[in-house]
Amino acid sequence: MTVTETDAADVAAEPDVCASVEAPRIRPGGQTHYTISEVAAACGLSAHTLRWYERIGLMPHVDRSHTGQRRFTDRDLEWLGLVAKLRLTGMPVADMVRYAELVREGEHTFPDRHALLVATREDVRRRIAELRETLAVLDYKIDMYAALRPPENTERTA
Amino acid sequence: MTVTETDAADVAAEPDVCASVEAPRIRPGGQTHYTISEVAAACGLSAHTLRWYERIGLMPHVDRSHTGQRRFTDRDLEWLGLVAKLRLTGMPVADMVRYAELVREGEHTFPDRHALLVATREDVRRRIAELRETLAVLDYKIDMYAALRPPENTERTA
DNA sequence: TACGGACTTCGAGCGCACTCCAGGCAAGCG
DNA sequence: CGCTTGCCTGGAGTGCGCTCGAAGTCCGTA
Repeated sequence: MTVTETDAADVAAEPDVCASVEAPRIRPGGQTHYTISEVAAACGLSAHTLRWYERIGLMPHVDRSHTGQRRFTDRDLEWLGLVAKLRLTGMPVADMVRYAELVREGEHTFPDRHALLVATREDVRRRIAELRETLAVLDYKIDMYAALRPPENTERTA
Repeated sequence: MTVTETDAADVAAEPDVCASVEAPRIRPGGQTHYTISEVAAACGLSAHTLRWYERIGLMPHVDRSHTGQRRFTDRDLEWLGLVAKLRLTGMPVADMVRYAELVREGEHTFPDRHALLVATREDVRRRIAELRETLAVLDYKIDMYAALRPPENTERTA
């Protein structure tokens, strides 16, 4: 139980899982801090959005150079990878901020985080099921239109 | 080729496919027109939203009672079923309006409609793939949190 | 005939997730 | 030294998809 809050954050950021998801380590040469524009290019978000994410508490605290410029770490990139994934599931930004708060609060929020992730997973599963239904409808309609217009297909296949 | 524009719209609305998707025929007694609040209750949209859909051209023209009140048909319900499905794939309303316009323009837009549906299907497939990736990440993280907190699981399973 | 409730139109307002702008600072270069 | 480039901040603006309100009409029941 010598785990500090920082360690807890480490665990939550999960270097390994995110490493397999979003490529960190933009600079292979041991350099592990990046400017905002490098990060923007790497993760597909605008610099504006990255600053905004920090302002609303979605970034777990980015450190600065001696002149006040943001210096993102590999861990930040990993976190952004997770955020990007969750975003495109339709998860509201407010919910992700909530998760980020739990991470900042430390190790005692593990159960809450676990519960939040489980709920999110259920959401994702539901969405996948919905999309599959929609896919079935689209397939049906596409077949119908194809069947209605065979003249275009009259170029014989051999 | 005696198909009129109305017939083309029929084809586009596809009674059969939508019948299998969204239950039409709220009133089984041969009555096939519904007030706005009946439709709202049936499809989960608000009456406001239904009027707004009509205003922006997303509804294929709803007919009215002698006093000017909307009278939705089973075909309208079927169309709304499709719209609902497409909406929750993230398809922008503007794109669905485009599709509705193609339907109104008649039979000669069959190829365009076909193409639009095919493109949409690709979109849906991509989204499903994304969601599956996200699911994998969530599974991984959930397992991690579960492994980190075995004390809670110590209630032996037998 | 009076009343409550559901409907009509048009237009304004809202919440979300960015997106952009103005004004300013710091570093690098010819 | 001046110029350019990249970053900083705070706050205003944008686009989308609804959502609501006001003011009026119509319908059914007592």
